[in-house]
Amino acid sequence: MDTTTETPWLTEPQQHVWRSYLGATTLLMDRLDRDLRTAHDLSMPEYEILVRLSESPDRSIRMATLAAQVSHSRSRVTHTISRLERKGIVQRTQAVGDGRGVSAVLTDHGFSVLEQAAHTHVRGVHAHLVEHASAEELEVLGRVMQRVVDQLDDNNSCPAP
Amino acid sequence: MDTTTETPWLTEPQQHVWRSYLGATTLLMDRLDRDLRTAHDLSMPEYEILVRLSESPDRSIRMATLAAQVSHSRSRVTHTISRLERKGIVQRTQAVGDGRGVSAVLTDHGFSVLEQAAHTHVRGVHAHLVEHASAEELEVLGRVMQRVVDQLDDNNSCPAP
DNA sequence: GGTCTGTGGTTGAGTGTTCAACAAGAGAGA
DNA sequence: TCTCTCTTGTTGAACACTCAACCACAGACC
Repeated sequence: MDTTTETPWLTEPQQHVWRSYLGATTLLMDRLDRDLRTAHDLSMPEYEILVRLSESPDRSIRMATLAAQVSHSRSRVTHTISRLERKGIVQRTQAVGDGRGVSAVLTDHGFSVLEQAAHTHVRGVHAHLVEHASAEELEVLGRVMQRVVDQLDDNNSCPAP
Repeated sequence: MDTTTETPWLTEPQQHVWRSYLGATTLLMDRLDRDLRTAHDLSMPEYEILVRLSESPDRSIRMATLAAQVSHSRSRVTHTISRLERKGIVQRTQAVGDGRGVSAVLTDHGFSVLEQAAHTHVRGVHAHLVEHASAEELEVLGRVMQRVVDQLDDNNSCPAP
């Protein structure tokens, strides 16, 4: 990181925004995770993976693609999928046309677990976030967050020379 | 959770907002954490704790208060403070007037570590979030997030009977 | 064909977090 | 004072994540 340029200290209002964001995110993620765990024995990251799988053709995605979609390391996805496989929620299959490739597939049981869990999750998102913002406010939130994603994703795909 | 009422499924735009928020948060936290670690051997949660301590009278806060401020479990704070103590960044002291009480105090060394780390952290927040939102957008973000915090905090302090 | 480099996926050790159980003091009420 | 309950803080085991090392295959180049 460049240490010659001046550090752009946050103004008081900016600081306040940042703290609210941090606090809200901590509480919100913790709450959603806890609800999923107690009701369906599923963590948030696990749930996210199941959603991606369920939306994909054949309910199946290559490991690396899955990792990119949920912004986790390949290693982390390997561990998570192993856990889910032990529970009978996903299965591993050899990917066609690439000897290295492994795909995760959502099982029928996994799909029905997801169907149940979706209720819990969506209710949580609604009650703890959506409920508290107008349509316009949500639109702003989405716009800003999307910019953050874009710029951080680019950053990762184009490392320094 | 009530299973009799209908689940309020998210509209397509709401879903999009939620995914952006989730993705942005994952990438942003990961990035800030990584930068702090590599440059100062400090994690985000550790940094947050140091900030709170530095702002407090005597640079000292009771364990339980600290836990509430950063929305972590008491157990987690115990472990985190133990780690920071081993590095000479904080010290434990007996709280006055309460035999159970323990306070964490920021050492001089800890303060100077924090001073360094603050540059890294604030630059990150600026470059990856603040930079990408107008003043109005930030204001909206702060407002919404504050509502989320308030409602989830209340919830925690008033558990079901 | 043979080598070289990059990608895909896994592994195991080290680290951080959660969870349940616990000890000890505080505070209320008889 | 005695007891009952709540709060405070810690502990250790179980669990999740990170990181670096690794093998196997793909694709390009000769």
